[in-house]
Amino acid sequence: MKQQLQSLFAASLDQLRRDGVLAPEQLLEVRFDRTRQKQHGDFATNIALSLAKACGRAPRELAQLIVDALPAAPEIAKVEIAGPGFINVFLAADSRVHVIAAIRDAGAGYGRRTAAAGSRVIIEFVSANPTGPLHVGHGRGAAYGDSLARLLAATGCDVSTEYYVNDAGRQMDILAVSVWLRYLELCGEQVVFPDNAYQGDYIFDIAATIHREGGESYRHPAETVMDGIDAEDLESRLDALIQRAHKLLGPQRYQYVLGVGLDALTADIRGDLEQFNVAYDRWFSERSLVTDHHVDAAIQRLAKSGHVFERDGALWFRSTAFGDEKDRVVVRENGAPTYFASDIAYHLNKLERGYDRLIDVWGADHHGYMPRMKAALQALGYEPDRLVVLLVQFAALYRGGQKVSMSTRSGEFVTLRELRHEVGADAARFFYVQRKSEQHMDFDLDLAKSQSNENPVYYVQYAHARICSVFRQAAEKDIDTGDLDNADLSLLGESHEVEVVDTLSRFPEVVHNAAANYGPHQVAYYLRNLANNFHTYYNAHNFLGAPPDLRCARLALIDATRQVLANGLDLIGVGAPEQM
RNA sequence: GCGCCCAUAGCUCAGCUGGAUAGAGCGUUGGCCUCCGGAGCCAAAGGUCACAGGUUCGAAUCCUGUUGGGCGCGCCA
Repeated sequence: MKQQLQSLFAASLDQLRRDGVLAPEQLLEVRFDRTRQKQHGDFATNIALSLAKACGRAPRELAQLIVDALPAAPEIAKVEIAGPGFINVFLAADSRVHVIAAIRDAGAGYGRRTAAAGSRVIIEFVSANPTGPLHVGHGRGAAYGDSLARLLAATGCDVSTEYYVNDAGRQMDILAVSVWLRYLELCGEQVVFPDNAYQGDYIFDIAATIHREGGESYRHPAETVMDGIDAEDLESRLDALIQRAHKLLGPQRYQYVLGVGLDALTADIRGDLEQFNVAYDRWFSERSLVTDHHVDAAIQRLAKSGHVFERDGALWFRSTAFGDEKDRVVVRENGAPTYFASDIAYHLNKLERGYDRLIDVWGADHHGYMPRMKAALQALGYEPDRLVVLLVQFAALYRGGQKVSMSTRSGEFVTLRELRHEVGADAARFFYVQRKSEQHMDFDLDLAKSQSNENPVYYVQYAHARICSVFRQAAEKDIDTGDLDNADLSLLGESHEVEVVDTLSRFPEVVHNAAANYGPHQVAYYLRNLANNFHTYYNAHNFLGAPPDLRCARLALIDATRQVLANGLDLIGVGAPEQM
């Protein structure tokens, strides 16, 4: 509808240019906004206000000229000039209700666009280290990233989703040592478990798996294991233990212990996310970048760009040349590439796979990392804007009015799984996605639990179930629902009906805006609004009890409403139940 | 110290990239048909959009400064 109005007004402006009212070079696009108030019609444009000065006329006078030059159009009932020079457009009733048929015709496709000229997008999100279960902080990134992927796909992008598995680096060694020490305890050895190793209960489970499957073949006496592990510094002691584990177990057994831990945790995370209605196209291993020499290749390519230098025995990337606040190490003094180096290789890999846009969803605490990543892409000859980093603010967790501090190492955190079991995946996803991502969020667990029945998601789902119920009632009571496809929609003139119809017609714009702003929360708000329109309508009018023609029209309307509720809920990964 | 994010009703948050009288939910108060599901509906009360300037026909929205809060500034990931 907006586009139809735009072309009508463009024609009017063309006419004014021919009449010499407007200068030919003024090619302003006519933008239409939905009005906030009924008396202002359905759409409004400020075109006269923005053009007035340039052509030396009063805004209202110019508005009148534009209106006069407007071609006749059946879909417009009335055009008014208001306020300082707004042009308000009132739609004809017939063109308004037409959307009902369009929705029922398009079905699940309503609101979706197929023609985005094949823009290829890859979205990477969550990517938490596989060193423990996901906690509620990760849940926000999961809900956000997945909804975003659905939204972009709905606007016609060719979207892939990926989880970057950080299965290389020191935290993997800490995991291996943590598992091994717990295993030794199971064997009856008296070892000292360091405070800075992974404390969580899940480490015991993994150790038990190894003990069950491998017996005591990974056992070494506690004295041998702990001998000489007495450094003052906790981190140094942990490093010494890692070295000891390598030495005593040998490369194969060490890799086995590490692998069992990694596999168990990756599987746990994957299953957890699946239950959260989040599925990835690909799980990308960081370690594979090292073993396939992609990291070396990336560093070499970076070196060729002339922005790599040596200092203090390490290899550095001169990221300051691209606006970063300091230069960054890519290969350590000991010859091991840094996390940053493999991340460069990963992003390079994504670009080489042909993606036009790389979207990374990061926790807000990583924002300082963005300049160096963009710098690396720039040094490699890519437009830095092709990387879009979306930051998700922390969800501060409250329990009993007290802020809960969380860390994976200490094992003190509320898991995503616990949250899901408490309030359900649908409620949790809706709760997360309601807030825009860059907004700080207070997640009150007690409130989330106690309000689980008052969660807005049920309000929306209830509207959907209620509509389904109306049709069930019709079938049970053997009421003739007529031919919905040929309903006389012009019978829908009640204010509540107009309200619902208008909201339905807005849906494609909402999807478009939400995708363009990377803001799935806009869909959540829209759904609440649509549900409210429907509940109000439901309370004010009877559907099944109406005369046959009107009944048929009303059923067509609520059927279209049901469709849009389902489409919208799907965009944020929430189910649309037929009964609750 | 430097950098990024944030500040809107008592609480939790929207506000369509600058529009007309700033909106929801929760909470509070008062109502709703023997009828399609009351997980619902209607109404009332509640605001100096943190503060001070600036930009223009017009600012919660853009710019500058101030205050207050969150986060970051490793050869960790």
